[in-house]
Amino acid sequence: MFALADCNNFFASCERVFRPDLQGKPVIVLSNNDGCAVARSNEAKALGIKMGDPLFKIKSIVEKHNVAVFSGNMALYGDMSQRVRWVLEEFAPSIEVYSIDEAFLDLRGMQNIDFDAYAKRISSECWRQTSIPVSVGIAPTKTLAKIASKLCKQYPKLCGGCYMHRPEDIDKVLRRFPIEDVWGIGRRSAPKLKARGINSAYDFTQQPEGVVRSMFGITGLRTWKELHGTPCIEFEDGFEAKQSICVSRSFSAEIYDVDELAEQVANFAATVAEKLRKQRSVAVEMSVFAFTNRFKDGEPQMYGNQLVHLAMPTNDQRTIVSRAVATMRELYREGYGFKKAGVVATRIVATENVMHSLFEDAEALEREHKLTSVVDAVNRTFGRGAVKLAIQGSGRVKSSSESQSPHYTTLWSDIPTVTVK
DNA sequence: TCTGGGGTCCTAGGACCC
DNA sequence: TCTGGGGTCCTAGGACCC
Repeated sequence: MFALADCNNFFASCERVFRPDLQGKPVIVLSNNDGCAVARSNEAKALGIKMGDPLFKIKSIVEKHNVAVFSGNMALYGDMSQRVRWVLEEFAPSIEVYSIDEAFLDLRGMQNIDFDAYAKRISSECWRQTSIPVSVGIAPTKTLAKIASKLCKQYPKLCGGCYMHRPEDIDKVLRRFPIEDVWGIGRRSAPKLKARGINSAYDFTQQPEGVVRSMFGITGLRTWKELHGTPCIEFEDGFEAKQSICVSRSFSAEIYDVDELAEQVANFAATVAEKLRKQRSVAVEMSVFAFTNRFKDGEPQMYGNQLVHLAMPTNDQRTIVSRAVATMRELYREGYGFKKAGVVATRIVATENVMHSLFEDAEALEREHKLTSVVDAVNRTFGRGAVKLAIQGSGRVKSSSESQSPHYTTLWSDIPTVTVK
């Protein structure tokens, strides 16, 4: 059996932990720049606020119903996520952290357990220790466990835990489960399925295997098998280094000035380098992009994207930042208002697997390594950005978040800046 | 006025190999 | 008329996830 533990309305629930006065009231959390609603409490959902709705379009609902609005506070959510994980680890030999608000538990090999009671216990223990409501579904495959956890949200009398395993029960649930809500069926496939009269997860399971394979490829077939109770999706515990690392933001206002754009890109690039070092990897290739505001009619539009090959695979921010900035200066066109930019490391290899070139200066590499280690150590101790390159400027992204909650659970130090050229 | 950010996997087609 | 047969690797784009 596999369990899926899914935090309900996670970001909104995190805000509520420290604002108990908001229990039972509509709460939403906004994306970067206070753009869209990316999390809603049940009460906010009931008011008709949809995932991804731009704030300006729901302003009247927010005012009329006194919806509590928060800017995103990722430091808080990341920390709360870790607390929930600590609780989950007590219940299984290994867990797979699937996202900031979801984790799978490997229950294979656990026998003579009342899994229904177990699911409910995991949920109540999360609530007791963290004040985050968590839905726990247990089933023979990950896809079915996902469905079981969704049932918990739909039926409060399940008390946050649902065990689904008997074929007749699974059948009954799948008949009423909309195909578009199945894990692995996305925006493109759902209409295709509905056009063929396939509306429920059950309808999908009744299609011949060959038809599923030819229409939806091997990923579609995997979903089909998982719904039939055959596990096809690997359980991935342990640490997996990322194969690509992207840091990008949209800006609160368009940037027209090349130096200002360069400063933003320098900061994205520095974060990419930092993330590479954290997972002990280097980048062989990266790309730099910037584009204008597509919602602004009448303004000149462009999308610039440039691939950069790094002569030597690296995670040194001096190299990554300077190449990224130089590339952005090439991409830049005067007269265009840039709304979003980013830096992506696209080809990543583990540091120990790097092929060293015959002509490399081993001593220089050693010095580079020593320097970055010291920079990382200082920043760990004194806070992110305590030491940075001068071109990064203030180190702040040009964004706005007006209603961020305090950093209740994490250290927050604002360090005075001294610039040394 | 105002519209998120960060990932993974699969597939088809082209380049290239002997 | 008719033009081998079997591979690998890379890339761009699509679909999916939260």
